[in-house]
Amino acid sequence: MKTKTQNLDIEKVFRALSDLTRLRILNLLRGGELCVCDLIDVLDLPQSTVSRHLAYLRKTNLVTSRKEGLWHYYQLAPAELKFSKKIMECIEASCDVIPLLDKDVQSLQSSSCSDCCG
Amino acid sequence: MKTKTQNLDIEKVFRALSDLTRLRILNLLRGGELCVCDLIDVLDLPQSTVSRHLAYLRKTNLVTSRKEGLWHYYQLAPAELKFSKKIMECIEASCDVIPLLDKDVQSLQSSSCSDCCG
DNA sequence: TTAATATATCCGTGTAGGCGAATGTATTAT
DNA sequence: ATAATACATTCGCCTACACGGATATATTAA
Repeated sequence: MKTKTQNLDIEKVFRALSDLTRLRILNLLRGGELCVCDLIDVLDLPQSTVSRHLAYLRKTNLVTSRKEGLWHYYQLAPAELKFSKKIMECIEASCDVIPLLDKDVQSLQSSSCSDCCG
Repeated sequence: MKTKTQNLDIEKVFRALSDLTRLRILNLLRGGELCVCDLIDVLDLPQSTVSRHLAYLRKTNLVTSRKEGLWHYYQLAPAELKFSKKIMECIEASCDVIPLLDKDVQSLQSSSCSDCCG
């Protein structure tokens, strides 16, 4: 059953979005790349939990990461397919329904850590 | 962690879409309501499997059903929220990536069962 | 070297949900 | 009543993956 194209497995993508923590991460990354410590700070979750979800998102090709010294920066993968664009619109629309998503963004902005590893 | 609004649990919705069989069902329903026997026919899956997935979609409020004699007709739930509309656009976009989805629609059209319970 | 920091991975445990055969329940036809 | 049809639900089995504590790895600083 082939559902993969250009490194994008539709079923896996939807599965990735079916977890609140991953949804929060993706939503935060819409504002630009972030390092793991930023995410841990805003999400207020154990480091292993955040790291596990990031690994999941990496495997699903929804995010990419780059390493700079001690920090790993994560960013949204470029949305090339029409499908990927629609997925991003879904995440945006989720903000209307899940107040926490907007709260996260505000929490990031007011976070003193947001420039700790700039 | 509140993620529910107007009977729509975002996480559950994405989880519902993360299964190929359910994606196929939703895509078929985009063409209008269908009875279970139509779906079994096109999907070529055991009755219990199809029925279980339909139950899942019902619980997620993605579909509704009506009963007419011996037949149960399923239809897409009306997309009231912006989020729901975007979800439908995602399913549509999935057709570009999963050839089976278009094949299903054709298979339905040429199916002799497609008017067995009209 | 040694220590500290940032991140990834491993571990044991628990739950959600996949499968198809079998069974239960309406409904309609004879 | 009996049989056939359309569907839902139950069952036992199995895999994916959620969790957070513990540990491993890489980098940089002292």
